[in-house]
Amino acid sequence: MRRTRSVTMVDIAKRSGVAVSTVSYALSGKRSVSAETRERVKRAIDELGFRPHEPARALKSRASRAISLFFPTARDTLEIESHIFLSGALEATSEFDYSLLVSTATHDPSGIVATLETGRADGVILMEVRLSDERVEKLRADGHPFSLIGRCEDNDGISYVDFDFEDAVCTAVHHLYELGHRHVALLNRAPSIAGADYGPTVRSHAGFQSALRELSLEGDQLLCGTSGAQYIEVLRFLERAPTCTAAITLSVTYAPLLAALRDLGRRVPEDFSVVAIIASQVSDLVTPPLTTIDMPAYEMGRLGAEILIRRLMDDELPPTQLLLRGPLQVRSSGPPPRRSRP
Amino acid sequence: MRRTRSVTMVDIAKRSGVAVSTVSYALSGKRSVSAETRERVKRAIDELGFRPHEPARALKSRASRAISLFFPTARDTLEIESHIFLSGALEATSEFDYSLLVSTATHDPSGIVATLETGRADGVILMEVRLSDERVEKLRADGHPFSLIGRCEDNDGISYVDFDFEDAVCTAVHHLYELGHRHVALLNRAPSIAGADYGPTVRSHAGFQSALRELSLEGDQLLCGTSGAQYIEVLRFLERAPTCTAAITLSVTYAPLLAALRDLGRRVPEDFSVVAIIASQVSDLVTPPLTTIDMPAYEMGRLGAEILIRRLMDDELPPTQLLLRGPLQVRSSGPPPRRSRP
DNA sequence: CTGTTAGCGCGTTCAT
DNA sequence: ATGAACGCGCTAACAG
Repeated sequence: MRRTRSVTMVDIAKRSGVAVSTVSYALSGKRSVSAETRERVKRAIDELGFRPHEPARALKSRASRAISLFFPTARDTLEIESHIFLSGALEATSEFDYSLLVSTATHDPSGIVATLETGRADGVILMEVRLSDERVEKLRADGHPFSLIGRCEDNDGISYVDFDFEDAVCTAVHHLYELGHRHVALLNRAPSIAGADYGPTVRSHAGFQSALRELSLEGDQLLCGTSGAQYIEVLRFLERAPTCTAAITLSVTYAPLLAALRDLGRRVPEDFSVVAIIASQVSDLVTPPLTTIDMPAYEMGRLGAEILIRRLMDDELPPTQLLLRGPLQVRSSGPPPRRSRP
Repeated sequence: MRRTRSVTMVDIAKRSGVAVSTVSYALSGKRSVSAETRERVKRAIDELGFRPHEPARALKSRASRAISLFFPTARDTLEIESHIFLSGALEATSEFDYSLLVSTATHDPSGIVATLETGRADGVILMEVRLSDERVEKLRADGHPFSLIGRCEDNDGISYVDFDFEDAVCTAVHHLYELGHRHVALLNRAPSIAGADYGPTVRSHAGFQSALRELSLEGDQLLCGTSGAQYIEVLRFLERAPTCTAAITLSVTYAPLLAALRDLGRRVPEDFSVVAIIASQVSDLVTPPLTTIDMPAYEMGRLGAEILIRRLMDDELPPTQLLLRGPLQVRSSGPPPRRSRP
C-alpha cells in the first residue's frame, strides 16, 4: 500500500531550480533568502505537496519534537482524572506544534527511559506520582527532561503541576463544620490503586487530620478500592457510625458513597452532606448535584505539558512548580439532620 | 540538557569487533549470524546499553511503527467513550510494539493526512465517524491505511469496529415493552455534538422507530446537547408527557434525565424505568444502578488498533469489519407505576 | 544571498 | 558467515 515515494526537498530544489539547502533555509528562516527565490520555493512546495519528513528531521536535529505521557492502564476501572489530564496535555502539545505520544505506565522506569533513549520523545510526563518514586529518581539521575502531574516528597529541580489536596480537604472539613456537622468521613483511595505513598492520598489524609484536630471534630477515613462491591464497606461504616452526617470524597469514591446512602434511604443533602473533590467534567454527570471542590484536571494536564515543552525549547529555563487550588462550589450540602443531633 | 551522544551501532560494532551490518543482522535475524558472534554482540549491547534509534530506523525503513488516534478535544465536556477507546487502543498498540500518537481531531482531513505524510505515523484511527465523512473519503482516495471506530454509510474496503446501536435501542425498547411500558423516550445526542449525520445518532433513531412501529408504542426522541442546563428540556418533556414512564439513554444523556427525574420526585426504578446504553466503566459510577446495554468501549478501541496494525504489518490482509453488540444487564428497570396506567 | 557537501543512525545490497 | 559501502531526507558547516 502506498508505494509512491513521497516528495522530498530534492524534488522541490529541482522544481524551483535552487539547492536543497536553500529550500531548507527558506522553510526554517535560519538564513536570509531573497524574496523571489522564497516565492519560487513556496510555489514548488504547494504544487508538489511537499511535507518535511519528521523522522529525517529528528535524526538530523536529535529532537523528535514529541513528548510522551505515561498513562495508567484502565481496562475495567475508569481513571477519569487521567483521561482529562490527557486531553489538557493534548491541547498544549498541539499548540506548541509538538506531538503527543501515549505510553502505558509501568511501575519500573525502564519503559520510560526507553522511549527517551530511542528518540521517540524528547521528554515525558508522569502521573500517579508517589512521594518516593523510582521513575522520578531514575529520570533525574539520567538527566532526562520530564514533568510531573503530581509531586514527590523532594522536588528539587523538578517541574510539576499538582493539586493542593491537603488544602482542599481542609477547606471541605471547615465547610462541613460550619454547616454544623461534628462527625465527618474521608473517603480516600485505597493503596491498591496507586500505592501506599501516593501523594494525593497521603496529603489528603494529612489535611483531614489537621483540620479535625483544629476543630475538635470526630473523623474517620475509609479507604476505597475500585471493586464494585466496595460500597458494602461504606454501607457498613454508615450503619456503625450514625453520628457521621457528612463525608468528603476524592475522585470517584463518591460513587460507593451515594450507592450506600441510597440503600440506607438517606437523602443527599437532606440527611447527609457530601463534598466531592473532583473535576467539574465528572461532577456534571452526578445526581444529585454535589458540593464540590473543583480539581482543574484539564488545566493541570495543559500545564504539565507546557512546562515540559518550554524547558525542551529552552535549556536555560529553570523548573516550574505549580500548586493549584480549586474553588468550593456549594450545591448540595446542608446542615446535619436534627435527629442526629444530641 | 543531555549532551551525551547516545550509543549507536558503531559503538557496538567496535566493542564486539564486528561490522555494523553484523550488529544489525544479529538484532533483526534477517541473516544468519554465528552463535558466537551473536553472543559477543548481545553482550556489548547490554554493557553499553544500546537502543536502536527510532527516527533513524523510520527514515531507513519508511515506517514509523506508530499509529495515530484522532481525538475530540474535550475541555469542558467529557467524551467518556472516546477516552475508553483510547485506553483500549493503547493496550493493543503496546502489545504489537507500536507507538500510539494522539492528535486533536479536526473536521477537515488536512491534519490527518499531514501526520501520515510527515512519516510520524503509518496509519490512523478515526472516531466520531459520520455516515458521510470527508476524512474517510480523503484517506481512501489517497490510499492511506486507517481504521474506524464507528462506520460510514458506504464501507467498501474499510476496516472498522462499530457498536450496533440500532440493535441495542431495539433491544431496549423490547425490554421496556415487556415490562409494560407503553410510552418510551429516546435521549439521543444533539447534532451539536458530532454533526447531524453522526452514525450512532442516526442508527439509534432508526432502531427506535422500527421497534416502536413493530410494537405499536408511543415514543419521543429528545436531542440532548452537552450544556449543563439542558436537563430543563428533559424536565419539561417529562411534565408534558405524563404517560411516558421509561427512557433509553445514549452515552451520558442519562445525567440530565436522572437530574430531571429527581427534581420531579420520580424515583428510578419505582416510578420510571431507564435503559442506559453505555460503557460499563461509566455505569459503575452511576447511582441508582441502571439497567444497561453494555457498550464494550475498551474492546472496541483495542480492536480498532489491532485491525489497523495487522494491515500495516501485512499488505495483503483484507479489511476487517466488526459490528459488536452488548448484553442487556437488568439492574433497575421495573414495571410502569400503576397511577400512570389508564 | 546561494551552492556543495558531509553526516545523523540504521538497514540492506554487493562483494567476499 | 561476515565486511564495506551506499542512501533514506534533512540540517548545518563550509565555501563562494
